[in-house]
Amino acid sequence: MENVRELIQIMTRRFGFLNKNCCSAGGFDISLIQSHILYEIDRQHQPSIQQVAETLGTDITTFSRQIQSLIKMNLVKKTPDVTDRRIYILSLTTEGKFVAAAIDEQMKAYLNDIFSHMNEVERETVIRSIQLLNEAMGKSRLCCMPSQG
Amino acid sequence: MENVRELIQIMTRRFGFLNKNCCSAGGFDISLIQSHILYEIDRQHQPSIQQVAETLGTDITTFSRQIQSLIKMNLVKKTPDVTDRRIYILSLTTEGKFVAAAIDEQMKAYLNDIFSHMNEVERETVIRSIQLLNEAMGKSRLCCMPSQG
DNA sequence: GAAATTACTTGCATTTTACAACTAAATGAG
DNA sequence: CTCATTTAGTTGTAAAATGCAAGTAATTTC
Repeated sequence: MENVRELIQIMTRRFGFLNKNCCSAGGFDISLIQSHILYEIDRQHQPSIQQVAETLGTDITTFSRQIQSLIKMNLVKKTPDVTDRRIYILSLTTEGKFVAAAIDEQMKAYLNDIFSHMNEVERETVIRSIQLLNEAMGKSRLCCMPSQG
Repeated sequence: MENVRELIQIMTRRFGFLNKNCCSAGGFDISLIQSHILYEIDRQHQPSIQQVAETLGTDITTFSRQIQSLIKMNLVKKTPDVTDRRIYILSLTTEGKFVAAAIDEQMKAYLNDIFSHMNEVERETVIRSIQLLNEAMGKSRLCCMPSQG
């Protein structure tokens, strides 16, 4: 419990590098933030602009412009919500799905490579531990939320 | 092994938020990157500008300017190396040490809060797992290095 | 049906970023 | 020794990212 911060700092930094490397996957030149946006649009069910911005902890005005450039790149689509016309539903275009899939594949290859340096028991322990950590962070009132906790 | 990417994505994002919240600690208005720089200068033994830049995966020209602003804020000191006068050794000023300590305290409080939602066995398992993960990432040739792998 | 709220967009002005080109010091080859 | 090369670090842009303030338009509330 002494050097936990150091362990976590190093781990998150390395995963950061991992994400960074992934981004030019699929022949597209995608920034780190853009890959996160594609990932979240894909993961969430028909999210609004607001929802994704909050998930990523990005200021809504910044995020609005980020979406604009992804639309220009023809990776993301904005559809007005039927029941509330203030809201825009985000989705991936065919091209966007392709890029997201390419990044996902690349990430999975990296993760497989990392986990190949462990035995089966370790692997399961590590994955279970990450789940535990996520649950614990979810329970914490002090931290781990976008902007203040 | 199915949703590992998702687990890790969520975990790192949350730790990202955690770091972000920490930064205004000590009455100073410190950016996320600046707090990482302070942390690394503190952790490494008399690092050069080059060394810290590489650790953080930041372009050297960008990093040079980041150091300049930290020096202006009187948090960091630049000392010419005695044996090689091209090199500048970085260190924290008294104020810088104070800020770094304040952030560290805050981070530890957050981490304690997170781990308070686990029992002793889980806690040890999780910490051991992060160590395993770090070792595995260190061994991987494919990923987790600054700029390309 | 007017006031307040919500979702999103634009206008700046600031900050961040990185490539190219620079200085200065150290190393290395002949 | 000396001239070419490499290394550490700094600027000059110029482009991109950021966020506050202020705006529009749709919805909710009272």
